Amino acid sequence: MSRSRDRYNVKETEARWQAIWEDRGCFHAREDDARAKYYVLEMFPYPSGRIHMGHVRNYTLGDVVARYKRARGFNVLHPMGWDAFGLPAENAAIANKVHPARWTRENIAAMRTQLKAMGLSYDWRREIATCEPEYYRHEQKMFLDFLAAGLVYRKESWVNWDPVEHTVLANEQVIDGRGWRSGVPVEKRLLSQWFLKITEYADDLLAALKDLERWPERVRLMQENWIGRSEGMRLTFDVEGAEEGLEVFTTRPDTLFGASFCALSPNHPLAQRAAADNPALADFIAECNRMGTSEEAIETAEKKGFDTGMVALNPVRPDQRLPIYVANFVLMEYGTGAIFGCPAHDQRDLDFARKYDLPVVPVVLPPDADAADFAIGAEPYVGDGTLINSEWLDGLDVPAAKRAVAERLEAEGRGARTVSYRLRDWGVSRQRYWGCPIPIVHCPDCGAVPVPEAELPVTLPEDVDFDQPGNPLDRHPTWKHVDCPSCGTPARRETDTFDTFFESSWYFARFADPWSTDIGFKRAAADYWLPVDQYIGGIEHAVLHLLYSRFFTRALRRCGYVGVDEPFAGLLTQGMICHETYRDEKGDWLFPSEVTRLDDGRWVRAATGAPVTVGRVEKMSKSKKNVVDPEGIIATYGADTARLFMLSDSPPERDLEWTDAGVDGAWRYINRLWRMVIGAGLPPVGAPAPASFAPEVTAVRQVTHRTIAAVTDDLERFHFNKAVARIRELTNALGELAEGEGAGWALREGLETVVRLVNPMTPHLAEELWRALGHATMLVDTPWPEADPALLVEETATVAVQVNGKLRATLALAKDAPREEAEAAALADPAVQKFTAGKTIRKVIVVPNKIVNVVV
RNA sequence: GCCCCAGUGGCGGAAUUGGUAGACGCGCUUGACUCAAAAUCAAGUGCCGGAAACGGCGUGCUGGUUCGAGUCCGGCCUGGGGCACCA
Repeated sequence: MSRSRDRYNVKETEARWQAIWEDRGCFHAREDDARAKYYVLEMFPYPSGRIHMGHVRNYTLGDVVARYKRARGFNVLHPMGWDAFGLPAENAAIANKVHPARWTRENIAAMRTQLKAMGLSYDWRREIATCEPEYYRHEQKMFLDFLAAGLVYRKESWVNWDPVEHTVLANEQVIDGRGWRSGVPVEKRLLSQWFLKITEYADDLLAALKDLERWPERVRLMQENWIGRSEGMRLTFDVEGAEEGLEVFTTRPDTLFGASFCALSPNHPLAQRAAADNPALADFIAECNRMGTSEEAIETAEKKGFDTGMVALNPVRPDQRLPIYVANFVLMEYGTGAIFGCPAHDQRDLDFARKYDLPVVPVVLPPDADAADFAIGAEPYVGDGTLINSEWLDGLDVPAAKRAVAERLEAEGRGARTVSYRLRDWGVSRQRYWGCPIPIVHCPDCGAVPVPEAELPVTLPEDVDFDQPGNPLDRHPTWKHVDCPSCGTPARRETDTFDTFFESSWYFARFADPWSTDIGFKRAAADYWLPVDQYIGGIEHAVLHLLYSRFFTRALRRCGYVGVDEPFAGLLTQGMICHETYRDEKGDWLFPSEVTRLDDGRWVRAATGAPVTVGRVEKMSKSKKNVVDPEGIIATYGADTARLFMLSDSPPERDLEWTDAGVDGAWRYINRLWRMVIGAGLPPVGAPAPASFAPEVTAVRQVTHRTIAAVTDDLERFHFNKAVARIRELTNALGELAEGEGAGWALREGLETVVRLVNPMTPHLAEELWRALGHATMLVDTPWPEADPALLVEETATVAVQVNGKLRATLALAKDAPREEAEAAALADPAVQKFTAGKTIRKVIVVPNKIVNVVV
């Protein structure tokens, strides 16, 4: 026999089916009210130039869901696009003198080819790239709509400045005080920026989390922490000799009698005013603003304060005079930018009080402490207890004292209960070229004027240079010089561009209707397709993209674009792809492709034979070189092998270790199934079922139908690894099917079932085998198999028999056999009697169809 | 510091509600086929003892609840993740 006939020709087969799917438009989605819609979406990639294993896993997961739901009769939308604005394009422009647009488009073309080789069931007609004016023009319109709706404002504020990227970063993009991409410590700068009022939805974004039942608990928790709601009070302290009072925020109004100082943020207006005629204070404030916000900086920085000489009066005890400090640990962005300090019940306040020798008066007595000798040492007391040293609060517990203070001060007009959030408004201005221009003109007379709708889009100029650091739009000779749309006098175009998270905050809606030119998408299309039923991507976007999109959707709803609040009804967060790491004798990292394992288990460099140290399994990363290029795998083993491996070894949300052995296993299975189908002598398609089956054949048919039920359940729950295991079990059972009445018919039934069940995972192989089995139809049009209920019924149950909880025998009993029968059978079993002989049986527990436990 | 998640064979992982721990795969061992190798097929594979039958032990550690615990409860250990001058 020729080699081509006894071995599966992956390359030819996969290319052929991909062409057929494309030619027939198998995955084109159309709105259809007759069928239930299902929108499955994977987080779209940044076009870096090549796909990596994380992409392969992400898109495989999405494709399994899409193909499975399609077979279940849903009208499936499964699109793909490119998150195409961003800094790497500008870096490439600087390094290689290539225009960001060209670099990006070439990368997209290369990656599209790679994705198409994976056999993914996308509606490619809907492909979008966010860097094209056809896309970003619509978000300029949205921005202006948000502005009109009061959801956008411009403010001068202290922002995170990345000195390497020469741009502002949002809070969400600062990790451990460092820029999320550059990794260098961010600085504080005072700049005018555009903000989106995400805080207006803080409560709603928080409350709605509990209804996102198909989101991982972990992600909901992370968003909850990020929003950081805390209930407290705003209190006004009179300032001696001043008209205006000092407003502070506190969550512990119950400790007001323990106050011993007030502290202002260095950027608080009162501090700034005081600094105007106090050079020493001005120096102190400048020093505070130089301090980094990185973890180390905060850990090591001392609590420092500067006594302004001003005095605040305690609102519950106006005769108590509290010094007002400017303190380096008070944030202007949270609460009111001012606090009162109660050293006995807060760690920072205590540190500060010890340093500046301020009184430490306990006002909450722990439940088991004695009032006579209770004192605060190095640690404050932060728990519940009984109020002391607090006049009219004495004897109350903490919640009651909070209530009492709140009611009294509210009645006196000296305070109000409020809620504070950690969440800040979303600063969207970036001082970069490769982003969507913000459609605003700054006029010396009219201020910030929106670009009229008729003049949209504001497109990026092509003729820019990247020879100097900074924003090329700002340096461009002509682009920014325009006349004011309102009064016609010479004005300056806004040269900042949007944060790239702006584009990804609405792309899922554009996929519903990527063709409209006058509007981002038709309302009817969005109403039909949204929300996304299943969203799949990495956990790294738990707060960034996923929170922005939830806010953006609410903003779009307010402006009439959509009718939903939540963009993603279901979310699956996939784990990372990991690989062993390798180092040579010098300690330099080596690619997996550079090393090889000898028969004796030693690892060496393939080229030189030099010894190699194998390190721990870590997330694939370029810096550690523990990466495997998907293109090579797909070229050698085919897309189906890569897809099957991605699904078999680990549950999707867990990290997956890429191993050659695992790939081999998937490859072997694909070939084994191919040989089984090609080599099987089967009755023809549609042959009538025999009148009866031999018992062992019926047993195999039962496995077939139970597998249908189990795999269906597994896919519904995204237990893909279990689904693969069950399909393999069925394959094993079919391989052992001997001759017997009806065996041929049952084998066809079983093989057809395997092929249909495996279709979402390895679609090329499945289509090929479906045709080899004699079908003229295609699996993409074939409904999901259904289990025959008659074959799911069990006639016997295997019952475990325990003596004192230890397994001693198993019995095959009729299903639902009476308790007495099970008990009698168990006690009669010789293996059981060995352990009961000569002993008194005290108790017998019978769980029908499961277990009999004899207690002696 | 606060919050969350996870610890099961040599490895990845199974075990819907407490009811036969280790499905499926990888690896390994042995055998068949072959001049040989690869591929394929067959058998075995938690650990300890035993030729076997069989017995003992076993889900990070420890204590508890229960006829029965990987699963529930308390205390610890280890690993991972998130947040962190948030008043």
